[in-house]
Amino acid sequence: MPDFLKDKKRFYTPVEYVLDKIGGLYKMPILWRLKDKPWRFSELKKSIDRASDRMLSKTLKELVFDGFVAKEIIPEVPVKTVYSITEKGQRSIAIIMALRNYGFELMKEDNIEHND
Amino acid sequence: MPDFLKDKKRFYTPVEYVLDKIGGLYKMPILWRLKDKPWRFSELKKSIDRASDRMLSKTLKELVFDGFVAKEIIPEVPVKTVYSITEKGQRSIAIIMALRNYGFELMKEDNIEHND
DNA sequence: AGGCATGCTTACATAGATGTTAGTTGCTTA
DNA sequence: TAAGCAACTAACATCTATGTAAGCATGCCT
Repeated sequence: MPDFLKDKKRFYTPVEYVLDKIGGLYKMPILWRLKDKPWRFSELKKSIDRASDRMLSKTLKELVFDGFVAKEIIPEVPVKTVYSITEKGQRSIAIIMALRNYGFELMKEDNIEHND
Repeated sequence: MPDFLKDKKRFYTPVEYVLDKIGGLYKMPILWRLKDKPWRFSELKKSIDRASDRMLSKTLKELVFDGFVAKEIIPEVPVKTVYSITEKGQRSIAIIMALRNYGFELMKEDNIEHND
């Protein structure tokens, strides 16, 4: 597997490419929430409250740019925005679920408590 | 999903936990190579030559510490070391393969050339 | 004695991801 | 008039992963 370029970034493996698109601290948590229904910015913020406004906004912008999420602005007062998952985004859910399940498996081996 | 601690690190999701264990630039490339047969340090270095000695050594040490890889020292002259995958490591291969396949899928959608 | 090979380790440097704090716009409500 | 909400955005700070360059231990070979 040789390397390749995309948007001026160099990648060496397909896994690197995936994690460029849906890696980082917040992308998968966001996609996971959007898989069932659209969410507003402030709802996401409340649910993933460890993320700052800045990071949430930046992350959503990247997900929209890469086609995993769609953004709709509702001109009510005050203005609301609604984020929903796209078909491309839906196709990422399987791998997120697999990572999540494998994570629980590892946590169990390591005797980590969790409430789900 | 509340947060949890392990080895003084804080995690918020099972996916974060997985990527702490097998994420980063070299862990999956190493596990992928070890899945079929043991490799020596210098062989891994030659194959993943974008990794510096320092990173390769550091990464292998973490994989051994976390139980994904076993290290054997062969007292020949000069000393050789052989790294092999453990049963725990083998169980990580399925998710690596899934990530890899999804990566190829995304690359195809984005018209990225690759020779495999 | 000096050099070479293997498998490292140490010290220092850099870049990118994320955090913190504050500000903005347009309208509403007290 | 002041304050508040929603959804950001900008400036600056920090932290962590990774990179670079050099050194080190052992024992052989010339």
